Amino acid sequence: MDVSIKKIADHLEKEVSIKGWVDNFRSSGKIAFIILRDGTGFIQNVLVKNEMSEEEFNSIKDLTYEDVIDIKGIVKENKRAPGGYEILVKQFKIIYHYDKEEYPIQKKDHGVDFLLNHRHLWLRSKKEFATIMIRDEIIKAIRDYMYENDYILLDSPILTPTAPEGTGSLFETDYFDTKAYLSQSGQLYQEAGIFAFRKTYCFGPTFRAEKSKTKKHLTEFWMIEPEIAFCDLNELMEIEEDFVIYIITRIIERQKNNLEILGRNIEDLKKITSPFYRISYTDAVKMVNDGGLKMEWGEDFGADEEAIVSNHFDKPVFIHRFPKKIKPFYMEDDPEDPKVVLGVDLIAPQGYGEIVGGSQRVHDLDKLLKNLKAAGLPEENYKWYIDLRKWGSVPHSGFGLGLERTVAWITGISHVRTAIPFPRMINRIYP
RNA sequence: GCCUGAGUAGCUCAAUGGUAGAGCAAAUGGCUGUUAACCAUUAGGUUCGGGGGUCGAAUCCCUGCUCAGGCGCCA
Repeated sequence: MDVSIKKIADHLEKEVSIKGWVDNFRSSGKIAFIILRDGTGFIQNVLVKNEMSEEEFNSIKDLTYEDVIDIKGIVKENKRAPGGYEILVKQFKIIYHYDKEEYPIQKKDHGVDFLLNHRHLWLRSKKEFATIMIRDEIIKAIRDYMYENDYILLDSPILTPTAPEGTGSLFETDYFDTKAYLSQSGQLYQEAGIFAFRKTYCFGPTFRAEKSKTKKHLTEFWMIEPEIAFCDLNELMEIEEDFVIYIITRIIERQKNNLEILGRNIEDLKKITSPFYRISYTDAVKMVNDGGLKMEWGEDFGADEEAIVSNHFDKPVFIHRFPKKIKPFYMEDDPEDPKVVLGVDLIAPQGYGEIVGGSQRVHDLDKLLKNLKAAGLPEENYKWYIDLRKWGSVPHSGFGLGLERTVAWITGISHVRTAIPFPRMINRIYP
C-alpha cells in the first residue's frame, strides 16, 4: 500500500510502499540505512542483507544523493530511528539514478551565500522543509481566522499608479505609456473595501526598494492587511492579539514535529497567551531612558531602543500612541492628546522586532485634507481615497502583519531570508 | 550608505614572508544498528580580479569586486 511518511505511524507493523528521494545513506557491509524524503517528511529505512534479495541489497552501492527509489517494507517503531519510526526494507529499487554531477548540498556546514545561491536545491533540506511547512500552516491559519471571523478577501492591486504614502522607495516599472509602481501596501484599497464589506483583508506580496541590510528586511515580502469598520484602537489591539494567539495555537497543535526539527522551544511559544502587554510610546521612551539609553520624546525607536523595550517582556508588547510627526498621514489623532496618533506596533519578544503595525484611521474629510497638506502630499493622487470620507465614513482601523517576520519568530530562525522560499534582498535576486 | 570581518580544493576551514594542508564530498576497498556513521587508499589548487613592492607573497601595500555580522534607511 502506498503511504506518505507523514502518516507512517498509522501503519505500524504493516507492509507499506514508499517512493521518494535519497536524502542520506550509510552502509556498513551487511546493513545499510537510507534516509528517504517523500515530500511529506523524512524516514529512515533499514536494509539488512539477509532480509532481502542479495541483488537488491548490492544495488545500494550505486546510490547517490537525490536518487529516486521505491521501497517496500514493514513499518517499525524504534528509538534509534530519527523520528521514532523506520522501515525494515523487503524490496528496494532505484527508479532514477543521478551521478553526472555530485549533489552540491552536503550534510556538512555550508556558508549562507553558497546555500542561498543553491536555494532551489537547499529547499530539499530538512530545516528548510520544516520552515516552509510551518509557513504554509501559518498562511492556512491566517486564512482560516479571516474566514471564521467574517472577513472578506479583497485583493489589493500590485501594480499601482502612485506611491500610496508618497514616501519610501518603490519599484518602478513601465506601464504602456506611463509608469506603475509595485505595491508597498494594500491598506488604502482595504479602506475602500470596508465600506462595501465591513471587514476585509488582503494577503499578498509587497515590495520595498529600500537598501535595508538587516535580518528583518526583504525587498519582496508577504503581508496580511485586515481593515475593520466601526473599530477603534483598543478594539484593534484586541483583534491583533486574538489573531496572533490563534496562529500560534495552531502551529503548536499541528507543527510540533517541524518546530522540533528547527530546535524551537515549544514551551516558550506556549507562554504567548492573552493578554499581551500594552505600553504607550511615552512610557516606552521612559523605559529606554531608564534602561540607560538617551532618547528624546518625539524620536523613533532604533534597534537598540526597541531591544530595551522588548527585553522587558516575555510576551509580545503593544506600543501605542506615537508622536504624530513620525507616523503617516492616515493615522487618527488621539482626542486626549493631539500630539500623538492612535497607531500601534506589536513587538515580538527575543529581538524579532515589529511584526504588526496598525492604527485607527482618520475618517473625517477635513482632517484628512489637512494631514495630506501637512505631509506635503498632492490631493490629486488621493482623489479616490478622499472620496471615501465624503460618503458614509465611519471610524475604522486596520493593521498589517508581516508574514516572514512572523514565520521567523514562531520557528525561531535567525533571519527572514529563510522564512520565504526564494528571498529577494538588496543584493540577491537569484535563483 | 556606514562600521567591522571574510574571500585558499566541489564544500567548510588551516597555513602570517621561506616546499599550499586537513575534514567532508567524489572514486576504490572494508565494516551487521548507523544518526552529519566510521576506517584505509586515490585523485583534487589561476590562494577573488588588477597593480605594486620583495631574493622570495595566500601572507605586506594600493585598488576593484563579492559576501557576512551589525547599524542606518524602512508605516
